[in-house]
Amino acid sequence: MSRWQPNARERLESAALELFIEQGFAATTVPQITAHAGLTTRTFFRHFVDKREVLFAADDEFPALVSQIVSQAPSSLSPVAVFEAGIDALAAEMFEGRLEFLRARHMVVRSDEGLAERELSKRAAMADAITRAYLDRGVDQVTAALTAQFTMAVVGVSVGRWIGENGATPLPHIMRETLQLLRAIAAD
Amino acid sequence: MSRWQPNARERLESAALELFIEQGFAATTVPQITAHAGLTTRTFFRHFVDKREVLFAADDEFPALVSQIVSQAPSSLSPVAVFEAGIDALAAEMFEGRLEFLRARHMVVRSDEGLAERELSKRAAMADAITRAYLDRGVDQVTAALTAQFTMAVVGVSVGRWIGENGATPLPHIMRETLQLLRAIAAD
DNA sequence: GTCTATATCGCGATAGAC
DNA sequence: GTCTATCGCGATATAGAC
Repeated sequence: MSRWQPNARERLESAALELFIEQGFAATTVPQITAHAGLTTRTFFRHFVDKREVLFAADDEFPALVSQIVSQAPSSLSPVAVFEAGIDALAAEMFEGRLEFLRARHMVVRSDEGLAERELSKRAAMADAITRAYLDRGVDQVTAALTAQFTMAVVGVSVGRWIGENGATPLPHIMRETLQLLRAIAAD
Repeated sequence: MSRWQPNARERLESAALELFIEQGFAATTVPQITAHAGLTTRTFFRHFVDKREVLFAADDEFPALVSQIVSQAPSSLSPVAVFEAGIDALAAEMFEGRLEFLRARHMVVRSDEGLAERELSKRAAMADAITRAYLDRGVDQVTAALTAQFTMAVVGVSVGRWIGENGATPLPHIMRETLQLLRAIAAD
């Protein structure tokens, strides 16, 4: 028998989400979360930098993932074509199968400014990872940054639509449609 | 003689910036800031929601400003043409004449994750304002959101370049150049 | 794991402007 | 008088130090 229950991190994550939904983010204290998970306050802060982070820790591998998707694309592809080619992988590895969780989290995040900030920060981290991946492909700094912003605009708006319509349309389809729309807007 | 020195808010803002530069953001306490401004801790929090906000309060009118610029454009213009037409006004009203301050703030913001988050949040607020302004023009929700993201990508990258090269090239020129580059990327 | 600093906010009082 | 800006005290939770 081990001294501690396993999956401390996961138990903290789900206890936190439950309490945030029930009571709101601000009204939920870290001691409350740890009590539900049978752990101490100190343990919480060993796993998560701060109270907000418990909602986003699940996405920690994503920057590395997108950067891998970009670097695996044939070097003949233009920057946006790289994104287009990666749409299915992106949707599969980051979003599909997580709709319930993403919906629940989205509701909580919308209710608290601090959480909204943290979500933006996570998106910015993804944009940075994408920028670096394009730099590694030999793309210049400005193009890399713009392509990353362009990509995140399409992804962000698409995922928002996907969650909003509760997964009715396959995410890759929404992404391709959104990409075409943004291309048309840019050309106009 | 009045009981209070005037410009409490401004004094707090400059005291804060000075101390953040000297000692770093995290190492500077609110009581230190208020001591330099001859005020109390409680007064600081009546002017600013939190310690980070003191660096960004100067930008509070910008969302209303961009939304006004968008709504004043001839209704015949396409979404991106609206932005193009507003470039000079945008640069003049939001950035020109503030290079020193923006450089100083940028250095402080880069040194602290929490401040970086807040800056992202301010940009998102501008994107929201732009989105609403396009909705008011009768543009559909998705196009409005995408155009706002597109615009903020151009503005963000442009201002970064402008600050990086210390204002060597006029900001409107950088913005037009960046806009053309993003258009080319989108079309490729 | 314990201890503690400090950010943050609620409340009541006060001083001067209009 | 009423309104607004400020003060001072106190309480709590996050977050970091030891």
